[in-house]
Amino acid sequence: MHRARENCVACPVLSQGLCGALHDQEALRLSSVSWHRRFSAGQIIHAEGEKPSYFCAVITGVVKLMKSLPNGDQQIVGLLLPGDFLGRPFGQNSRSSAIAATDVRLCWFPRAVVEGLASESRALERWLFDHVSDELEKAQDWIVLLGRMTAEQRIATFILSVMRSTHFEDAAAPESCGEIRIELPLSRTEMADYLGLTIETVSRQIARLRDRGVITVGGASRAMMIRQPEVLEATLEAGLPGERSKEHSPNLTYPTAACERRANVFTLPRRPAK
Amino acid sequence: MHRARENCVACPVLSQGLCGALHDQEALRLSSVSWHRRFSAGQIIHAEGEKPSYFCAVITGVVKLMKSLPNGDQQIVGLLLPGDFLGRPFGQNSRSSAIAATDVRLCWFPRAVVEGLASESRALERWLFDHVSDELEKAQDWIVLLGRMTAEQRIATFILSVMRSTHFEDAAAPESCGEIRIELPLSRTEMADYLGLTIETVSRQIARLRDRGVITVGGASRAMMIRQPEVLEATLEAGLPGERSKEHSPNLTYPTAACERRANVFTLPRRPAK
DNA sequence: CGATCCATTTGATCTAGATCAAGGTGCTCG
DNA sequence: CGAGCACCTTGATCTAGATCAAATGGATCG
Repeated sequence: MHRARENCVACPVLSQGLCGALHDQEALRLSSVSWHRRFSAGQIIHAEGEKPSYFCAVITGVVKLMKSLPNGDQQIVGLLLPGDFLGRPFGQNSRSSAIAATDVRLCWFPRAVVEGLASESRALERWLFDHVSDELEKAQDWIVLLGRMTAEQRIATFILSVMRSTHFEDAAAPESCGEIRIELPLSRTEMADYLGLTIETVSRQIARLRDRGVITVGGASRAMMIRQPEVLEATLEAGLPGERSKEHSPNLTYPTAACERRANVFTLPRRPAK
Repeated sequence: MHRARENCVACPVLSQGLCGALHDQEALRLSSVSWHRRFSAGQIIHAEGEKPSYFCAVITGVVKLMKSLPNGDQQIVGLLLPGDFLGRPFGQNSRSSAIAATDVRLCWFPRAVVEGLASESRALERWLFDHVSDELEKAQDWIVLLGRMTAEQRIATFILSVMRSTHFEDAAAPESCGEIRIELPLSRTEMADYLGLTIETVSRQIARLRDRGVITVGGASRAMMIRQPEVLEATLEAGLPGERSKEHSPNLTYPTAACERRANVFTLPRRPAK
């Protein structure tokens, strides 16, 4: 654990995000009170129901936000990637716990300083607002996934999201690139908790994709080669080769969601708040 | 359709919410450019993919936000109640369509004015931030519902939410009040689209509650008497009388979500932003 | 190198909820 | 007041995914 100041210069993540929204002097003020902390996979960053006295931003790794039910089931309600922000400014107790999904480096800020800065800096407040709005849209996409998608589509969505978040240059021209190697940031259990499935179903769906030659699973079960991303895409449209695709309800016509296909969990690095 | 100004004095909803966050002169400025509009149930307020040139606040009635999938399925990703705000300030095209679920009265503001005011008024920006943060938390609660709850629990959650939103004074002392009459704001089809179920399952679960004497369904199928709210509560814990309730995973102990039980869709009228 | 401890895979079976298919019920309108 | 219609209920059946129960494979460790 050490002062962040000297790291800030070399921190490409936050200059694009939170810190990029600040004027130089504000950024300096923030960096002078921030720390870097590491958590290893599985460690609890903070628990449900507590009001944290700090905020933090993810520098590397993935943090999962989860909620537990009375019966012991768990549901991951969000993933935080580098550049994302953890904690609700001006909020009360946190309604979910934050746990390191992989090894994680965080930039740690005292609550009071962030809230203070947010009240002074128009740009920071605006950045926070846009950030929460984005999170809300992602959550709504996830609601669609959980409410209406088959296990196969959920897995395809997840794999595509991971792919896009790590290889977005390739994702732009999906067909051009041959095979794409990805590393899943979640265990099978965590994928199940995220996708609203059981671990067995997750495993079987992945096996099915493997058997069809859509992906290759490396020895380490979290590594994966994507051989036919277009098949994954197609799954989202229809549910795999030769499926019914009912006529849209005729009475109400909305511009159909082409946007549904966009990456919705893992997003590209945030642009500076301009 | 008429100027809102003269209505503002008598508008209890917004003085608690959006408008309550403004100074008198700001509120005046906003009211001078706002209009009231009515939509009847089923009307499209705005469509997916469009960038609306206005924002609006719900005065009476319920608005549903929905997304359509390529196969024609639909999912309601949020409900807006009186006091809630529709539209994403500073955002791009809307990712979901907004449709009147019941007859609705809205207070309509030009986009530019709200964004302008938000950039000037600390309090308004803060109100908007808190509002989105609340929406995000509700969306996360919904993710848990869709990812991990049985049909029975989803229905119970929904009924309880409606009950709490309309009879929150009773909800405080749940046992004291005998029967509570509620009117569901959604049709069976809409409930299905909201709860991630089919219309038949919704109907059957309601029938089951009726047969058990937990509720009474009035002639108009949207009216309902709640006779044993505590049974609905119990359903959320365990899934009805004498059920397994697995031991929590022993290695990690989080403060278990007592908060899960709180109303999460329909919330109490928002307090003024202080 | 074998024993232990995981996470993952695979197999066999069960079931909640979807799907398919009729009926009701209440409303509007000619 | 009866036909048409939109919405809801009920019944019969089917199936995706859950549940239960073993393997299998990889790492770590003495």
